[in-house]
Amino acid sequence: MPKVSARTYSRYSLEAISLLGKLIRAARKERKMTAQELADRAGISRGLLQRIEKGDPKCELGASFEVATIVGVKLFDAEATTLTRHIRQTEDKLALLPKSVRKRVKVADDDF
Amino acid sequence: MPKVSARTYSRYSLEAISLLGKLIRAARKERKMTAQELADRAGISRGLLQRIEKGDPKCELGASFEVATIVGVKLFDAEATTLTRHIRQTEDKLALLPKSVRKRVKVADDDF
DNA sequence: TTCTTTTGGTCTTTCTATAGATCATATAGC
DNA sequence: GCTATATGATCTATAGAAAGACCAAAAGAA
Repeated sequence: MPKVSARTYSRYSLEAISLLGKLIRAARKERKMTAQELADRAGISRGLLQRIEKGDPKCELGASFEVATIVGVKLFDAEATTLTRHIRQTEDKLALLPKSVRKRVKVADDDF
Repeated sequence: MPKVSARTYSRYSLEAISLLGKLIRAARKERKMTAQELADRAGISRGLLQRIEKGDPKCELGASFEVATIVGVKLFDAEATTLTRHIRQTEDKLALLPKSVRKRVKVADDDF
């Protein structure tokens, strides 16, 4: 028997993935690239590109982002420089947060 | 012999993925959630969450986005409503583009 | 119209990401 | 300090993603 894994996704996630796919498809056509061309440049199969453009959640994160990058779809609406700076800021922020999260705090005002 | 598959990723893609992971981690700690809690809520294993936060490109797109959504990391810096509207706009744009891209255009000013 | 090519499916095989368990270390709270 | 737990890491089995070939239909160009 196959097993009933079935992973679920929130509406927001699915829409974000769908949007990413549509943006990629639109960008690809604006640049007059065929699906095969884009797939080749990204180092993936045409079939996978189809799934990415269709908004299939079960794709490699790396493959999707790579394709997006090639056709110029900006993730986080950020340029490369902005991205690097953003990473720094997040790292600084992370350094200030506790290394591990403790839940067993008897506490008074945490979770009521 | 193992085969040399080795998929490659651009610097920008890897940084975007890395940033996504760091944002998730920061958001998770700000909300005082343990890795196990977040993994459970997302319906994934703790190990996968670790890879997502670490910025591993070989993760499911859906899993990453789902986790991001749960901790409140906005994809495309967009709210749900904005996202839906954005999808509409992209669909309209797509409708105007040719259904298939033709490369064999003898042409004069296309690719000089 | 006809011809060519892109695209959307399907199917099979190969490969790998994931779940789940385990263990060691680090860390927060006491 | 000590204790409990969160985290990081590794390993195995397996469900499933990806490649690649194939075919049929659609769409653009002549």
